[in-house]
Amino acid sequence: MNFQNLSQESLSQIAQRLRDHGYRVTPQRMAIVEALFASSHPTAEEIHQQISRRFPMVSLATVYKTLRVLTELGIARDLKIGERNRFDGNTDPHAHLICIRCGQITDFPLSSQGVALAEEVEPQGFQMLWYDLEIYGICRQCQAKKGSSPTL
Amino acid sequence: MNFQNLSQESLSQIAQRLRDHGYRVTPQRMAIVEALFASSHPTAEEIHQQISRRFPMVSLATVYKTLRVLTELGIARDLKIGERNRFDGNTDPHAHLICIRCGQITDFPLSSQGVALAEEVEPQGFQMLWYDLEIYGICRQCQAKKGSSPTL
DNA sequence: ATGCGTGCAAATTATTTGCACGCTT
DNA sequence: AAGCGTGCAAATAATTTGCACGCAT
Repeated sequence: MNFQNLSQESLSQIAQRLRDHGYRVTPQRMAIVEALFASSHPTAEEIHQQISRRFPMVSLATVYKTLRVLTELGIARDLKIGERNRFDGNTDPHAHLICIRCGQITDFPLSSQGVALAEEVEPQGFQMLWYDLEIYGICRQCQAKKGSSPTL
Repeated sequence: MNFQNLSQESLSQIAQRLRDHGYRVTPQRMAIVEALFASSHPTAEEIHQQISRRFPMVSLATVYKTLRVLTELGIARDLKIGERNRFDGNTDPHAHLICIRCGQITDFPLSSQGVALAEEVEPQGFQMLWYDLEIYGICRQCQAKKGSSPTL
């Protein structure tokens, strides 16, 4: 939805964030950051393929290593959807609408509910830090089509 | 919380459910079902170990195959928490409180919110079928201890 | 100049699958 | 009797790791 929002500005902010934490800013890393924001919830493999066009030398291992760094810094989130891990450049609190027919994953904003959740869980003595909400179902497009079969 | 609730009755109900769907009821399968309900969100490996005491011959492959059958029949749910898959015998709508210090996973009931979620998502044209809600944070016990380090 | 980040290939690990035999139906 | 379910071992696949060299600092 808002992947194009990643301006030159935020790219350099991320570069600065890497430097601030003692990480070096390399062309590979920035290419991976760009690819992360350029597609919706990509797998490591998908990021690798997308980068390969312009940077054919980048290895899949580097993609994995960089995604781990980005996740540690809170720039990316690590999602467990379907069989393979996916990565999310959107760190605002939100849910994922996952279509079990076509596999499409859509962000769905949820800021106020996040507060509500924290309040409900507090009485248990549990201190909420973050949450993952995956909503499985059938998207509008797939409801229209008739004879499609599940992919997830 | 409510693992002991699994009475002889519900075990035979599950056996019947297997038969009704054309699956055979074998000692291995029932041992796996019992193990699933006897522990909280076990991995396939954990189920296998627990069973091995009484049924040393049961293989890990059989555990995986059976868990797949149970999941298909809606008797178990397949959770993606941490690095390995876990299985949940509680199919009522609920969230998981996951402590990032000690790794403990606790069920948290959420029936009314489930309806609320479905209603919020409908306007998008999305038909919700089910959801997974994982709440990460620090449990009461770990808040008390001071110098513990994250495991997740 | 220093040493972190990279590519490569090998290692690790969870899960799946093929096959022949025995047990549930 | 028929064929599904099982154990075993091999196959698959995602992710991680070790190592030597070059590049960002």
